[in-house]
Amino acid sequence: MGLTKTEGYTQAQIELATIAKVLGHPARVAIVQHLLEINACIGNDLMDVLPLSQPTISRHLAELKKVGIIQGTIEGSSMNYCINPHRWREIRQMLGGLLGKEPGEQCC
Amino acid sequence: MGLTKTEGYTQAQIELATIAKVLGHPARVAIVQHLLEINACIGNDLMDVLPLSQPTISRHLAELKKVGIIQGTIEGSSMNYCINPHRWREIRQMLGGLLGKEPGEQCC
DNA sequence: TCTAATTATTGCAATATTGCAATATCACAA
DNA sequence: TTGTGATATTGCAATATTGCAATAATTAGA
Repeated sequence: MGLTKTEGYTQAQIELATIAKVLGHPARVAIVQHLLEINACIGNDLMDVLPLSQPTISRHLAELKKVGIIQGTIEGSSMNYCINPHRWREIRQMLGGLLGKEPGEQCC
Repeated sequence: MGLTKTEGYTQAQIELATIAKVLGHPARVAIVQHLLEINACIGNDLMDVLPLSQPTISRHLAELKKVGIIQGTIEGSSMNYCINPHRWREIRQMLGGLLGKEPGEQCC
């Protein structure tokens, strides 16, 4: 049904999956990398960085914003998007908590 | 068109997004956590762990296997799935490389 | 005011994802 | 050989995602 079940999982699992899902598109990975790199950016710069149209970029930005990875403030008639540092560390904790687990020895 | 463009991104960005996407579902997060926890598992155990039917679980396992996170060996008429330790560390490196970047000071 | 620049939203069309029921496969045991 | 248990595959149906063109909304400047 294209609809992900949510009952039967912990809140942490759902949050983790939600974050991972948002990072699950090369355009959004590229946006995050770019923002981390230059540490601030007006949305229009992204037109030169991504192989996508302006509306599509706007959509990806909206999704990153929805989970709090980025935040934007209005700067005249343009936008200033940047990483939300607090949220970013939170996400690092969440994903790091999973990734940090050591798998046992080769078992099969 | 529901189809993600791949030209215009680096191979690393695409790989990173692919991994993140696979982890972008609570069932798959739960499977990975479970496998890391018990360090081996026959697929049928998952019926008790996940709120999903057997065919659906099988599909999620196939997706985890496709990107190499898990591997399975045949054990009689059942399967032994476990984390691929080498691949897991590789993934930790990839995602860690992104997550580890420090965002600058609050800028907007 | 009129226009240009910038970003967001809407409206499609195409493809992908998720889920279950039904069925197929395969190994093992009786 | 027949049946049982375990897993995979197929075949839907419903929803989600991705992308662009067109358009709206907003601000700044002439």
